[in-house]
Amino acid sequence: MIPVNPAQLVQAKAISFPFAAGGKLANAFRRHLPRAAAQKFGCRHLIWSEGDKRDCVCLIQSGSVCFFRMLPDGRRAVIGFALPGDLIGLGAESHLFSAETMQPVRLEIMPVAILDRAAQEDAEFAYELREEVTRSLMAAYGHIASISKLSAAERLAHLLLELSERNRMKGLSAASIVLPMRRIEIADYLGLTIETVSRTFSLFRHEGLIDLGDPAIVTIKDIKRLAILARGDRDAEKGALCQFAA
Amino acid sequence: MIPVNPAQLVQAKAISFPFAAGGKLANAFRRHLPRAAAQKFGCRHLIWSEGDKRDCVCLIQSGSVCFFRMLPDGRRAVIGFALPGDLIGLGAESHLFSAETMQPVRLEIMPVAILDRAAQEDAEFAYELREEVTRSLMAAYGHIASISKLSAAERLAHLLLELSERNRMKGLSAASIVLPMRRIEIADYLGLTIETVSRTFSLFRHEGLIDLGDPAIVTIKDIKRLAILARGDRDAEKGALCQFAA
DNA sequence: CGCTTGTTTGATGATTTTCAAGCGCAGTGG
DNA sequence: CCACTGCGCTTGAAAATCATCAAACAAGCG
Repeated sequence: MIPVNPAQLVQAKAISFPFAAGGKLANAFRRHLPRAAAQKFGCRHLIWSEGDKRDCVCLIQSGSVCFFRMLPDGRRAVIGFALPGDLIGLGAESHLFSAETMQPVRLEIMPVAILDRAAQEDAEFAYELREEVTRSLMAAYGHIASISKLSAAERLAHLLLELSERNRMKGLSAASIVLPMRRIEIADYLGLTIETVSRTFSLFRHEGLIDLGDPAIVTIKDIKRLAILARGDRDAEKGALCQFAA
Repeated sequence: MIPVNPAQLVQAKAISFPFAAGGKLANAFRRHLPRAAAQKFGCRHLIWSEGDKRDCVCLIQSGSVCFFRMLPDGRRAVIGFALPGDLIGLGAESHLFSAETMQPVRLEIMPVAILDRAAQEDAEFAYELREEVTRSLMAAYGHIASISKLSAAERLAHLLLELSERNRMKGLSAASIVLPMRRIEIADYLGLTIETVSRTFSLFRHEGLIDLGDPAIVTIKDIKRLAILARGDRDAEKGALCQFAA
């Protein structure tokens, strides 16, 4: 068993969650793995399944990944997404969810053991990992809060702003979002159906909150009202959407 | 060991006790803290708030605790519960959610630093901690899967079975459950309203799934049909509730 | 082209929320 | 002792939201 100190205790449980692992961690990752093994996967390829032994950690170079669990009758709950720059595969001894590519994906792969050793030797790296866990957990609990209490419009606004914020952190345009996922993944992530997701996109468009040329390309036009929705602040929402005012 | 086969993982949608650990860990806790500082809180007392610095870990001796986050307009998302025997306060540098007592509570308190040192010195203890965090994460993901995809009846059935299972693990009656939380906490946990929760309890009673004398005391009468509901298996549910059959 | 896949839109229906009222119980004070 | 009050729970009726069923559209591809 891997030697454990308290700091690592938390790290070792890091979980790859959506919108996690920004630049700094990826940089630290690269420091420790100058020549990482690379691997490519096609679109809609199952990288690992729920319950599989977790043996490597991957940095996404390009493409994006969807995490999910299945319900007995075939329904699916999407737990999160990982985009380029994200480190995935942190977590428990075995994977707690399945991971599937949403596009062709290029990964850099590092065995778990090497990562653990790196964390032991490099305090800063260890700290980044630790911070990452916190962020992931916040995301998880935020997600619970979100889907349990927000309306369809609020949930979608929430997601769009998350993606926008992510773009901003990476130095990309905060207003123009390329959605790597299909409507079905958004629906399964937000706990809705594809029809409701589609209708809500249309509503946002008609209300002037977003532009939507290609279904996968969203341009945010009124981030303020979107933010009011995403906050789940019903009081402030009164005037934000005509649908609600009328 | 962590349950690792996919079937188990789906069913291990344990109640979301954010970093609230059960028996073995509690025992290890006691090993390292023979004379713990004790503290009492009244009912509906805020033990800590989201964002507070996390400086101690607590073992619940009696009473129970509710974890939650607030939305801007006052709505609340309950993330989980902790019952007697649970260890609470593990996690990140600062608390990711608030904790409030649901009854008068007696706690044993240990500073985080001591716990960290204990984990360093005692590999088994460290392992228990690790396993526990994994369990919490599984629970969180299960909870996400649950509230995003299940109906009101399915969610409530799920919760009742979790509580029943918890009773069983502690050697108590699996059929008779004393609910430590009010309807409002159940509602905020399941992402429903108190009225819907109440109606669903009544439905279960009329269907003969449970008995309900005192609103806080549930007697499970037909665990099979309850389990079918909790699984979220719409195919198998067809005959399980008259409401659905009619 | 014809096929498949993904998205959008419409009509309808089911579930859940909202608003409203009533019940039971415990605590309080006349 | 008994109204009175507050709180939590239940129930009902109406309204809103979302899901389901169904059809049409657009894009990509053999």
